[in-house]
Amino acid sequence: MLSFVKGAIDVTDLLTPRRLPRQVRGARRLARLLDAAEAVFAEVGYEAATTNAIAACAETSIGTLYRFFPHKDALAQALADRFLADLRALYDAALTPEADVVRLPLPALLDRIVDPLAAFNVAHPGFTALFADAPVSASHGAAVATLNEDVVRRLDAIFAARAPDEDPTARRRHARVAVRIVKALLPPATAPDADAAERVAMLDELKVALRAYIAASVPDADVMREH
Amino acid sequence: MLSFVKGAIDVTDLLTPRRLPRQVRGARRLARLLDAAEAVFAEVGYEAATTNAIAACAETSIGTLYRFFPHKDALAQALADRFLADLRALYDAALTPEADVVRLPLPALLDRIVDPLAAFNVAHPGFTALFADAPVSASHGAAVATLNEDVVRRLDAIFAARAPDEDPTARRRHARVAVRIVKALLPPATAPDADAAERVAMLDELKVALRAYIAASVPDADVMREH
Amino acid sequence: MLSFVKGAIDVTDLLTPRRLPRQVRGARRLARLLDAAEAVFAEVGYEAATTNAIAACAETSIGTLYRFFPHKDALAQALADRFLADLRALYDAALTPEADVVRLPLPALLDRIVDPLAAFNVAHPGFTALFADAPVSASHGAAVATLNEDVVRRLDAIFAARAPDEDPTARRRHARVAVRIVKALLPPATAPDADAAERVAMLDELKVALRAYIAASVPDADVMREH
Amino acid sequence: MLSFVKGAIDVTDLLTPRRLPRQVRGARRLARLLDAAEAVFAEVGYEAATTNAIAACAETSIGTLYRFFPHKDALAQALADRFLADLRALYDAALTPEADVVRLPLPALLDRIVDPLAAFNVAHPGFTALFADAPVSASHGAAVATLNEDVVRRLDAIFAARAPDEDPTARRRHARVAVRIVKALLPPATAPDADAAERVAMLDELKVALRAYIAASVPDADVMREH
DNA sequence: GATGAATGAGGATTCATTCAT
DNA sequence: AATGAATGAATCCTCATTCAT
Repeated sequence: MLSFVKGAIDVTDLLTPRRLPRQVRGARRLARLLDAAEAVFAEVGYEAATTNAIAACAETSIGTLYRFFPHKDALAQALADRFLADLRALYDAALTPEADVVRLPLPALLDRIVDPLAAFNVAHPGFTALFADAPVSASHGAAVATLNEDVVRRLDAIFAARAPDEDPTARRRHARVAVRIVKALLPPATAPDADAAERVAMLDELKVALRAYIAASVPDADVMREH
Repeated sequence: MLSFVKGAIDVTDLLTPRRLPRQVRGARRLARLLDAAEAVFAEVGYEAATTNAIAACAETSIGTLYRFFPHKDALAQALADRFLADLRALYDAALTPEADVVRLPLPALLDRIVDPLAAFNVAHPGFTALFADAPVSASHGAAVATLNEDVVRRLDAIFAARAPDEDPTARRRHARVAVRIVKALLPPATAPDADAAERVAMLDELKVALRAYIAASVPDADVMREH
Repeated sequence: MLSFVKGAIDVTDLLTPRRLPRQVRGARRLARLLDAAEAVFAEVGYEAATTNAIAACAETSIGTLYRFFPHKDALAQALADRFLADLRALYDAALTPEADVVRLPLPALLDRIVDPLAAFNVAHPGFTALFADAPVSASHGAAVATLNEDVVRRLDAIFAARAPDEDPTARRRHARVAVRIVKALLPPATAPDADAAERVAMLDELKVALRAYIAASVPDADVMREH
Repeated sequence: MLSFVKGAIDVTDLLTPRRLPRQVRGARRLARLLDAAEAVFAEVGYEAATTNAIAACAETSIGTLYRFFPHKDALAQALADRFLADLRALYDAALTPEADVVRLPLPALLDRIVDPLAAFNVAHPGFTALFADAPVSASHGAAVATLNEDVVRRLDAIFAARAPDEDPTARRRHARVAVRIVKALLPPATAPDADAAERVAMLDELKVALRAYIAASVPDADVMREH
């Protein structure tokens, strides 16, 4: 990027060749395909999305799509995996040890959980198709199930930290229910076609509902306390 | 079926005339088709259900199916309408004036709302496909939307009766959120393949979540009071 | 069906309705599809034959093809079955009890076996694709294997009748080898694009080879005798 | 491979220079590709073999494959040519002038013809795909035809030597028929998945059939005599 | 020369819908 | 009015072949 000598050969020319190295190009294509899948899933949902449409959206050929993914489900799976990784990174940043998930007042905790998720969903409208709208018994269920399970597990872990005496079965159920509530209320709180005010209001409702449910279902009021 | 006297008139002939009047026969067929659609939707979901499968399940021809419904979506619509009517009847019985929806303690009110719905869903597993699992942006969205809107409207009316001073917009939103929570938690509370204990537990969670949300979101604590 | 009064409706109108009854029409279509498959297989072989080409050749839609056959292999299977049935009928006529398969001189017996087969293959050029040219390990192997096995079984039975003392394993092998020889030499003896003289000559060679092999391999010269 | 003295020049470096001369490397690649084609054809047959699979099996790129062969058929052609050359060498060894093809008793002659072929086929399972199993009307027919024709020509020459008075047309036909018989019976006599005893038995049947046919078809009993 | 990513025509199969009977 | 055979557009996916690097 820098050339110290006037008239010298541009170093960047050497460092970033005209054509990106293969691996990079491959990764780009893969990313473009996933982006395209995201976009098409967001627009028409998983079932109605066609591999040809996704390839076209990625400005590639179906042949290329099928070099990266053996079939449509694998594409959903890969996308779900990417979502998962992105979310993980997001939460690793939001729920740092310093944030002290255990002692954080519940509203603050929920802000830290819900806000990144909502922001993510706004940035990735296709997330809804694989997370919130996904029929449980779909053919691409595996991809979806994994995504769902991971989110449940995370929440379960937080619950466990805050209310260590709760029965694990019940706690797991509470986590599942909480995630279902999130899944149910996230779409209207992030819908690309809704107006901003409504989205904000719905996000608030989501938090209210979540907080109310958690406060009501987890008996250990002290640990799950408001503050 | 039996005739004791030679040459006697077949009694069944009188009871079940060979040819039902047209309208009745038509209604029967229609009901059978809707039943079939229900069964098939329950088994594989709306998208994967084929009109041929539905016709076969109804022991009719696709031709007949298409005489009653111009296309698949119309079938979903009609089924949704039937669900709606059935639910209306159910709630007309559960929420009688005597029951006094306005003054009933919230938990009792929710029992009266949720229990019939859960029972209905257990009796009609296909209900889930059109109510809870229905992707918003599906091609049959109209059918689903209507069903959804009606349920929201009903709940909104109840809210209005109990908290007449609330802002209508907010109230409407609360109703929508409440319905979303129900949709999210009804499937696990009524899943045909889950064991009974889990279903009971989930139904309880549904009520807890709903009660908690309503209590938290509707400010007028006196009207939305517990008892 | 009959009208006893002059000037009555044309009887043939009643007997051969403008539109054939459904079953007949269905059978026709099926036959047309099989004919088409035969023609296309004859032209390009099983692998290269496309279901669309077959449907087009049958002057139907692929949809119709797939109503009759769940997949391409099933089409081959059905065609093989038809070949088998036709051959059976042919041989039931050629190898009557009066013909006395057991005591017939070998050349005469082979005439009775080979000639109908050759005539059949000339009439059905597609037969070659499923019988003689069929790779053993093909996906449609089942269809082919059945056809092949049946022919082997038949020949084995004849051998058994003529040489009852021969070791069954060896006899079976002889039958298999004989069938392989037939399969190898039938195509040039029936090739639609060869001239008649050459075909006659090849048919003769087929018989010579077959007779020579049988005479040489089956030890019981008296039973497998020339005359 | 071994260097006895520390710091000594690696001898292998001298024997197998880092970079083989171009031609040699090219020949290696070509041979590897043909080997791969052989292996893949043997496993799945010509039609089902994919060029990518062959390239992968050869541990090269398809690009390289297509540098050597303009299309799949050319690969088959080249492989057939190599088979031909190998067979030629084999027969040049088996049918030396000293062996006196003309005066050799027929059984011995056939041993000299069939045994090398069978051994070759055992060593090269892919040979079957291009020789015996090859449908006549395949797209790669040219390759196959050549291979076939050459074998016929050879046999024809032997026949000509032994029965010089026979009509050339008839003789040629006899050679063709004999080759067809071999093609028909070679696979079961060399099948990699059959047990050894059965293979031996089938090889014997092949010889029996061949001897019987030749003895029966060639009139000049004296020259085509058994011994 | 070698590589392998990219291409896209083409093939098997499904299913909503029509329409002759 | 009922039937169900027929239709064919649309879908997923494969694989021979090309070409930029």
